[in-house]
Amino acid sequence: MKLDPTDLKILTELQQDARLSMRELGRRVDLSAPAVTERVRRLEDAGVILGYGARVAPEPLGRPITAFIGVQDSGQRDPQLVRWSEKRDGVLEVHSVTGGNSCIIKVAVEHVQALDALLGELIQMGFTCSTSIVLSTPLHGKKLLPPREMIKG
Amino acid sequence: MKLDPTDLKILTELQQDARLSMRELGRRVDLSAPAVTERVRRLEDAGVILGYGARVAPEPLGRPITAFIGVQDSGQRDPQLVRWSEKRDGVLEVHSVTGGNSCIIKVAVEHVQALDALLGELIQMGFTCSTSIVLSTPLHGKKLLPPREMIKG
DNA sequence: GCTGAAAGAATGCAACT
DNA sequence: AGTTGCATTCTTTCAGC
Repeated sequence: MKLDPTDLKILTELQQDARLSMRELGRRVDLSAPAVTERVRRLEDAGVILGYGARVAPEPLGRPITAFIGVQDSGQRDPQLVRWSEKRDGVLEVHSVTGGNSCIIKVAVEHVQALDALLGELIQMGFTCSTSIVLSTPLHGKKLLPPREMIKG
Repeated sequence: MKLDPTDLKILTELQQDARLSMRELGRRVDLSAPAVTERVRRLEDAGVILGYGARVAPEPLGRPITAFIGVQDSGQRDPQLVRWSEKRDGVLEVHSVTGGNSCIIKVAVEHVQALDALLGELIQMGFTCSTSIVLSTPLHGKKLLPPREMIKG
């Protein structure tokens, strides 16, 4: 997949506001509605655009505490961890990683007791956990764009 | 803000597909288009829905490597780190956290050299870094919903 | 919360640059 | 790879209930 500067504008605009009409999007990137519609369709088909989602704030939903949990797994218990994560309310992401941890888990919970409960379950499953509570997020959701060498060719 | 089961359905559907028409969304949650439009507007005004964004895959964009960098800051260099993160291509998120690290940074880069370059700059700024390269993400983008005790009252 | 009509937008398809 | 113009259908919006 080769991306030209117009594609980048499209990606930037749609990451900022996924509900733009094709007409308005075309206006912003200097293309007619049919042309921009076709480009968006191609970006979707190429797997560059995976979908569109509402950005939801955890705090007003009653989940004021966000944390990253570093999980160490001495055995091969990843599958168990994943099944647990899918079911457990408040677990948002699981990343299998290199380094000191096997996995990094992101959670959003209603209070520290809920976090404690999750950690308790992890420990009981035999995982070693290190918890990092998020105090603030000075940078979030920066637009994802290709490195320069990917553009236009 | 009090949320009833219909609001939860709306949040679930819009997190899944932010480009649903209000008509189709209304169909899915058993409400007329004007009614669902009004509810969505209230969720936006209440800050529950922050916006709508395209989900973009980093790999086809030429950024196949995702990593979390744990940053330790002996001094009070957070502002410097944030300014750096805003400018540096590939840095997606910065979270200030409790625990062993001052910050957790999420990056998506084109190759290990680019990751190495970012780490080099961080170290040169006086930060101590631990890097976790993401091998896979077995769980991502689980829908964010309120804990049970937040519903309906 | 609903309906219903008017205005606007999306889609598909021409013919053309 | 793009444009305009047009027809059809869907969506939004606003009134009135």
